[in-house]
Amino acid sequence: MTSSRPEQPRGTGRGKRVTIADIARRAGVTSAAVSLAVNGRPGVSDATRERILEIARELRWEPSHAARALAGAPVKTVGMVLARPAEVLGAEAFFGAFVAGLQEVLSAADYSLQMKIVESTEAEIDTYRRWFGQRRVDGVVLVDLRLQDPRIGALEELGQPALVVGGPGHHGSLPSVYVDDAEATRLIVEHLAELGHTRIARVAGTAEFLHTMQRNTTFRRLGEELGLECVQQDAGFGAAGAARATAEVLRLPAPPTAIVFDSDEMALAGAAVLRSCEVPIPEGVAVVSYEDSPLTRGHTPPITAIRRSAVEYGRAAATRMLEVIDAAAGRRTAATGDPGTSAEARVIEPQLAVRASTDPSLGGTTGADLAAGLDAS
Amino acid sequence: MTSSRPEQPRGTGRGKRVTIADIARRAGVTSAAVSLAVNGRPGVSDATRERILEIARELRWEPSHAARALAGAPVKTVGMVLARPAEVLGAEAFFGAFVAGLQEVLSAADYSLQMKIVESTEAEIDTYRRWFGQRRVDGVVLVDLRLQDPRIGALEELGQPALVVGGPGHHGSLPSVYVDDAEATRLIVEHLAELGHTRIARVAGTAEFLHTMQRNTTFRRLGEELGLECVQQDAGFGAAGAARATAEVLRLPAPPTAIVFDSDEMALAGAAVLRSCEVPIPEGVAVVSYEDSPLTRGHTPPITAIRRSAVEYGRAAATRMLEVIDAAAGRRTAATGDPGTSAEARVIEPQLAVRASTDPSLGGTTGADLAAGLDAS
DNA sequence: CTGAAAGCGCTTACAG
DNA sequence: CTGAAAGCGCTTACAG
Repeated sequence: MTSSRPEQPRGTGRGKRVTIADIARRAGVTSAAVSLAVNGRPGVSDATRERILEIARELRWEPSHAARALAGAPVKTVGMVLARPAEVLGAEAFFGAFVAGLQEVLSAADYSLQMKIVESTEAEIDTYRRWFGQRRVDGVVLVDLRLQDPRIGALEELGQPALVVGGPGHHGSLPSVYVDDAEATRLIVEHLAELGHTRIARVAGTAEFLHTMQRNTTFRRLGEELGLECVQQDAGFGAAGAARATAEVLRLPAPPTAIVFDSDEMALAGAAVLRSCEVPIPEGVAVVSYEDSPLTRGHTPPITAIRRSAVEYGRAAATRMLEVIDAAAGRRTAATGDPGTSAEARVIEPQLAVRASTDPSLGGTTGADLAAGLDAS
Repeated sequence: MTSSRPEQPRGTGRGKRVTIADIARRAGVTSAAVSLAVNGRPGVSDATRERILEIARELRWEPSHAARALAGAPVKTVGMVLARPAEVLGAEAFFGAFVAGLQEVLSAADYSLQMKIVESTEAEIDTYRRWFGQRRVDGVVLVDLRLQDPRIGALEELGQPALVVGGPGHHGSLPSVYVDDAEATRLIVEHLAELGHTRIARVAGTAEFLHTMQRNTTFRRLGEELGLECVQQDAGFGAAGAARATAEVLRLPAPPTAIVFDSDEMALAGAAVLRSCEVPIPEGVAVVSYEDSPLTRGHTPPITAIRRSAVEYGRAAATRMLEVIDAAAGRRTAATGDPGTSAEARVIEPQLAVRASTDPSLGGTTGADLAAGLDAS
């Protein structure tokens, strides 16, 4: 072996990376042919395509993500910005489950999820701008939809493919997926009415979120329709507000016989207040939560809750997001119509899990029941 | 205005992107000078640097991530592969909180987290290989450490900067952060011993995880040291096994007066069994969980638990991961020692949150207490 | 169907 | 301190 120093092309020195050039050399073709072959595009004969793929496999070639992106290919990444403190996110069962569902579908399609935690809505919009400028994501998932949400306009202006989680309405020209909160409210109120309740209170979360508004409206309307006494008590965010609001409605001249809470966390805080006031659940006051979780299932008694499986919600969002991205990509190449990017909203139908906190006949739980409930989550 | 068609350099057509070439033209310098200026590197005078930065700002230039990566710069991304089903991840309070903590620190450093859910350990290792080949991540965070973990060797061989979450030991030459489970076990057992318990059972989770082993060993050792009757019951994964195991220890000739569970989910299932057997907590049997969460805090009675704040754990892991990445980058450029990548392990000290499930004097909780507890999570 | 080339936007030696 | 050039690894028209 002669030391062929001057002949040897010197790379950066690490020299391990296999590139399409290596494959091309071995196959006796040009790197363009390799590109066509590995991307399943026409332009090479089946025989050479086979040979090229074989060599690529042999050499354990991996496409350079950066190079592909630089050449204009999709970056296979979905972005999600969260404008909430880590502690708040961490305390929410919803977040982890939603992310897990997103991840599952995105991972299977070889997409990755890029998340970022920011301090404010301005910082969130700024992140969208930068991501767009850097071409860092193919699409973004927008969560925590509000009324008059400034993020919608910003994304529209940018022309960034995006999916809104929330609705209906208020998502501008962007597509959306959302849980039908009107239907959820109907399920709850009708369930309570069937059990004979006529005075129902709703302890409501932050009014700035769209779904809260939705619930407020439907709750009021259904009360009128069914001839029930429906009162609403605003509690703002979190457990402390819910505890206060619960105490408040208990002091009403004619206290409710059922209370509906906007989240599992709130329902638990409310239930604790009932316990401390020695009001039995459900005999004294029935309790319902808009959010199901291990918290509601594990409570004593287990709490009747809207089941919308956050994991499933995440899967639905990811699936729709990928459609939107595909449609946007298709529109760029083929100049066809764009069915996927339209402002179509997709609805997820909620269900009501009836438990002992409203139905006395479902009395005692055994450990086995509980275990089964948790496993089935 | 004359239509200068032939003069106009035709790009891909979208033509919106601002590049360093645009800045260079405006500043009357070469693009190399712009690169040096925006990266704060020597090679340009302060005056021209200022001018360049000014123009970059004016033009709202954003560096192309792909181009930087292709040219060898860090991709500013940390990867994490999860070999568990989405449903399982979603049901765990730990996951969401840990991710939120990771995100917070990574986001602040302008890093992003890339996650992927896979089916098996082999698929996980394969993902590491591909990410490494694609140069898609600067480092990876390895979770769910096992004994004889094949992932450790794979990452070492790859030379991929990585951080192991778990320990002590069994992380090969890779750095690690972990919660001191021996200390946690000591806290629990001593707390119970002080309350006068002499027969303590431990309902243990999956034995393949390292931390389970760690707890097993320490539990046994402490029992001997303190002269306690310590029995261990293996329950495998999840709530169903824990319920079975709890029933099992209750049938012992001399049943324990305290049971320690490996997770919040397991503790809840165990508590439900106790309830169904009409064993009061803590008077009949005291209950402790190795994992704190809204589940343990919200239980009736609230459950004494090891507090290790999953959010904080995530933050610690992210901080260490960034150190490791910096050290690896430094080692490549400056040929100094590499203090950051060493197999150093960093310990997180656990605390015990004592609640009514062990201490009868902490009896009734009010809604306000609960609210405060949840907020402080 | 195949080859040679330009281009994506940056970084990094290497001369002046 | 500055300029001109090569290179990162791929994709995409555009000729043959």
